[in-house]
Amino acid sequence: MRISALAAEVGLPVATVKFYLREGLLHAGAASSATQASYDDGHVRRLRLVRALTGPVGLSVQQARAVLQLVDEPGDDLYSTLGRAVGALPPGGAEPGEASDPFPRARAALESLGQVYDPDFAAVAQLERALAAAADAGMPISPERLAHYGRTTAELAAYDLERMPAEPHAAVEYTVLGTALYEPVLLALRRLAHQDAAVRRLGRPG
Amino acid sequence: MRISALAAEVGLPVATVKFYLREGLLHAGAASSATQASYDDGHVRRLRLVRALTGPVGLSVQQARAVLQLVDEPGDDLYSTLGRAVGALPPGGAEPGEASDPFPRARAALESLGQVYDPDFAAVAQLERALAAAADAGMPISPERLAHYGRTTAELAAYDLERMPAEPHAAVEYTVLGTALYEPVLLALRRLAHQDAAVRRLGRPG
DNA sequence: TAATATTGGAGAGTCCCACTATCCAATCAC
DNA sequence: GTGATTGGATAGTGGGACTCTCCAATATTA
Repeated sequence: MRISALAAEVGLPVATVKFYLREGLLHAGAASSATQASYDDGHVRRLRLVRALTGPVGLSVQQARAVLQLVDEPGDDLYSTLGRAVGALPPGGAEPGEASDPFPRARAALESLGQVYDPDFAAVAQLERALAAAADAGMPISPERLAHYGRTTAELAAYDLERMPAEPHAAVEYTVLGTALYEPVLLALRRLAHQDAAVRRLGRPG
Repeated sequence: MRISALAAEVGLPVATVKFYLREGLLHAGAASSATQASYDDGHVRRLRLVRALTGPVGLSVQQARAVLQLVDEPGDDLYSTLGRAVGALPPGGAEPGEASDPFPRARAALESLGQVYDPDFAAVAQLERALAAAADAGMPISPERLAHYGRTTAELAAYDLERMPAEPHAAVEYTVLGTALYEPVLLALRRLAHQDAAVRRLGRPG
């Protein structure tokens, strides 16, 4: 399959495929001569994945590259690879400062939920930022609501973990792509559940 | 309070505050002369809200303006105002095409969950895109997983709805800001719950 | 009152990002 | 052999979010 066929298959301009090649999001095809390379189904799947990550998931090209690299070559320490991979996804929190307690809100929240508090994990910074943003905007999250959210998300996580593959490479792919691709589904479902509940409570319009 | 004090209070350059004024994200101060206006706590709060929306929540200036306008002046039809307001938030799905069944995956999903299917609601398009993206990327969501996510998000929505204020203006603010500000919290909590579950299953590193 | 600083307002400029277009010499395909 | 296509590199484009520069009209300060 030549580049024009590959581009047509995925529905992208050839120039864009070349761009992804240059940016390292797509591995080069098998070169058969100085001006010819052949691409296969792997390239098609990869391109679809790239489009999913840069489109609906909303990653920048840089972020997508970071995620894909970790999926392509996970380190030998599964725990830290998972942490880094998920940390490469947006929204991405700030770096931990020099303060003795860099993430006070997140720490308090996690302790009250009885969960691990590992300040190196990027999602802790995300949580801190999100909690601070809500409070700054005048809608702080009550401890009660936080507890409810924590219980519910723990249930979601337990479900996902039970289905995680045992083999490390597959586990990283499952975790990263599951996080990136399923989060939008969860958010859409929550919004629709709000609508459903609102209809039941407020009655149908018109 | 003059503009420089306002900017200092929120920690922004004066130029940026002027930019938000121009873009309609911040209402003008009370003009006391041709070159003087005074700003109050309302402006401080508003600016913090704008920063929360354009920062952690990730809205563009356009999106933030749309959201804030709906919060500022909700229509008389609460149901449609809520729908439009939440629809103004990202990721924002595509327009419904001319097809007889524009959102096949989303419709099937909602029907299997026993929820309302209203193709005018923007989150339906979001769900369609998210489901399509997952499938395109080679990780389609199984009906079983969808059912689980649906049950869990319904529980979240029920909790939120119970706490929605009765007065329309407050209800719109609660719903829109709750959606925009609490979604990042939920995502961070889910990622942390994954980590917590992973530690329990894989054991601590090192 | 005179000198200095600040303000509101508007326009232009900057920087980054995700593409997109143009070239070119080396093949291919007919 | 001749026109089309390719890989590869370089440059250009359009959008978004600021950021800078001016300016005349005040405020503030000396």
